[in-house]
Amino acid sequence: MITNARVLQSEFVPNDVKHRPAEVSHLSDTLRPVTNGNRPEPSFLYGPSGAGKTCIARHTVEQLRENVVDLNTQYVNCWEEHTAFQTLYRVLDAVGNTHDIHRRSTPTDELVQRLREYDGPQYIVILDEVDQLEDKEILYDFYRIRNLSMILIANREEDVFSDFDGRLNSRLQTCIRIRFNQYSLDQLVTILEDRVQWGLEQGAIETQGLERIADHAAGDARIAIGLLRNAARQAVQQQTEQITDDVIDAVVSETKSEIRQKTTDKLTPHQQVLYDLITETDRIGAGNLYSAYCETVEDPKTRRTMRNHLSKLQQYNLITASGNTRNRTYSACG
DNA sequence: GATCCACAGGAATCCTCGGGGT
DNA sequence: ACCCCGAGGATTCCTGTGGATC
Repeated sequence: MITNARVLQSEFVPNDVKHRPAEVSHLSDTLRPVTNGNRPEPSFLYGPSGAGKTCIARHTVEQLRENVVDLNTQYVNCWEEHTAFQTLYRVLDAVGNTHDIHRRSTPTDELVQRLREYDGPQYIVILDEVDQLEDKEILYDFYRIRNLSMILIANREEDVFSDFDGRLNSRLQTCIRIRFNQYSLDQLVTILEDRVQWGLEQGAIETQGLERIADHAAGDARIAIGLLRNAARQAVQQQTEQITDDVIDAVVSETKSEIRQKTTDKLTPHQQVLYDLITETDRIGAGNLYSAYCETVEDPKTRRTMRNHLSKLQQYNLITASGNTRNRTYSACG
């Protein structure tokens, strides 16, 4: 049934991207100056999750690498590397300048300094989930590095640009903004068809089955591909040679919670507890939440810290807050 | 309308961790 | 073995806000 499991991962970047032609050409036009050794303007890709931002960015950069002899590139997920130090380290790492940098004893300023001394070929850095970057000032530092250009990726425009100060804003205001909309049902089916062709035996699933998957995914390619993968696995287990509607329906809730799990895994234990408490109730105020939290955990942090955690959870789109001051309540998203 | 209360979130400060230098 | 340093998390302190109460 499964002939190539790798292409059933949503992180897999295909050589050939049939969907999103407008976005691809907009981005590659923007990056074109590197082919002449010049520095492109920074670009900013935004839109809902599973809309292909990361995939298109990586794909486009990969295409460039094949055509440009001298080009450095790096991909950084700012959720995983959310401090200025970690992000800088990654960026320096790709140009091989980190051998004597130590996590605790090298000041961040020195990393910036070292990056300023960069004198190599054009360098494209993809900063994914850039809204999760704690210290956005560092984008200003990146902007001033010779031969370094950035591709920024985030869900919402305002998450990135609202907390810039004027200086940073005026610099990055000019960046090329490319909006990604949710995939339509037909586009999702096209994406899935490719994956089926590359990764499954012929006839493993009908077009009608792909439409059913696309329907469950509601425009999110990550969910769609996850569904296809889990359905194929399930079919293998059941030793059937076709992915039926029943198989698809059976893996829907499992797949969706699997994807949600991936985000909650990145939370600290205390954030996890707060998130669980909020999901257990449909809405809860700050006072009740804090006392419930104190009962659950043996070494509770202060109220202030809880508020920091709560705003983090909001940034991650796991919870929403409604109402002001005394009447504010928190509830889980989705 | 004045006052109180519960809360949000900014800023300064404290605490802890882990590696380097001596 | 000891101290020192910087980062990042947590805490303390604070101001601002808006509904509740008298």
